[in-house]
Amino acid sequence: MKVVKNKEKTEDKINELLTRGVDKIYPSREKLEEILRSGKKLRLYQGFDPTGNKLHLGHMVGFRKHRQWQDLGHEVIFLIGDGTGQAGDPTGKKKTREKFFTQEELRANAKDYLIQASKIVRFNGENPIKIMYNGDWLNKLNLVDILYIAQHFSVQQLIERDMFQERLKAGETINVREFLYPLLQGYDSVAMDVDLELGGSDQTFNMLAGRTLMKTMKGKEKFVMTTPLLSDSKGVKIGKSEGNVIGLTDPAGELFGKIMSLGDDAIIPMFTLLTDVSMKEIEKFNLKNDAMALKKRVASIVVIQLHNQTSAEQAEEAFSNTFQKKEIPKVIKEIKGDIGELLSEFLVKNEILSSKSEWRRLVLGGAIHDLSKNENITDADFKISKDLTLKIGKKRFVKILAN
RNA sequence: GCGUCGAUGGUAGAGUGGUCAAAUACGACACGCUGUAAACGUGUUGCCUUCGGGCUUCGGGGGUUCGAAUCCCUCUCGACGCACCA
Repeated sequence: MKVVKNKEKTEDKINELLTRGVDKIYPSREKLEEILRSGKKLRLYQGFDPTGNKLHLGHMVGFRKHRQWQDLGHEVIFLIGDGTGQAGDPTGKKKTREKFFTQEELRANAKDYLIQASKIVRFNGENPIKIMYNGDWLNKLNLVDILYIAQHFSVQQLIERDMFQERLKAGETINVREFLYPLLQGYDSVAMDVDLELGGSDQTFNMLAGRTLMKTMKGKEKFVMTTPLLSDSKGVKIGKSEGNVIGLTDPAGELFGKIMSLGDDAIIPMFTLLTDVSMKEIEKFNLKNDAMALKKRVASIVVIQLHNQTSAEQAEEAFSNTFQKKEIPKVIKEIKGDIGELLSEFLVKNEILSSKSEWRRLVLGGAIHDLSKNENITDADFKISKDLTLKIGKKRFVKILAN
């Protein structure tokens, strides 16, 4: 994407910016559009609390939105929430957090975040994104400052939040620390004096708190733009904090595979949120007939963005050969093994499997396949006698070189 | 501060002296059917095993007992109630 100078195209871009992959705009889309049409450049930001070290496909939605703003010449701030991270965002948490993060942990994670984000947004070159840390101002607030911020909110306002209501009903705790979170996030807007805040729709409440503060403390109208959350029918699969997260740093092949294994209902959202394919074209998609092809296409586009054209092609080819044509993948991890060694021990030792129990389970379930002989290994005491190519489950392959 | 209750496997959540490696659900893994989709069906889901069994787990530490996830003491953490309105 390049900054388009042509006026008409800019108009389209503005339209796209305001509609595509946008959940809601507060106070209204019209107001924001009016300002953008006037040619005014805005200062905006999105915050990320570095409470894990892996960014996933869901974050990519926000990053792409950043990129759009960036390309239109606006000032974009990538805010690392090393201050808010200490409070613990209660968003989506049915229970109070057990663990709160320290400044050190947060700073360390933040480093990884930036590396990962740089795959999508520009931190260098033309109109680069600025990086800021909210710990820089939040940690300096003194009691009076905090009281002053708090004065602009009522308990009723804060407690109205759905998730707090749910917790109240369920008799779950609401930690005051979490309760204050929206205020801190809200103060970020004031500290940076932004015109707009960008974030996932789950962040609406927190972002609106910033709107309130901005109005009272600066007399300024802050816009809020929310992006939809990416998910498939199982809901949280894509952004899940544990398990099969689709990480932005996943290797091309893995990334491709993980996207392919998502539900069909994620295809259109992925095209909308993660690609530049025009909305007109997306509307014409025939999900029923082309689900497979479309999913491959979107997987490929995503891999190109996070890696490159070549690895995307390789990933797709490998996928198609391995899983559709059932061929043995060209590139298999090769490990040397001793003749006479128990295969179970060998696999555990090389961390292909986590325990011998797992091995026994897999053998029993018929999941260990000897590709050289094209038959399952059913003997748990199988010993290595010669070179061996194994398929474990659906996706794990190992080649053992006996010597 | 006082009082009451609670802390169980990846998660939720049973269990309240032996029949508990711990119900059930979800998740995960595997197999079948498929499009590495969904739905559905089946199996597995602490570790080791000569497949007899053994070993380590129920917040930490200590104790009672032939025997503890279960009882007692203590520590840590948490929830709730009371303490204000006289």
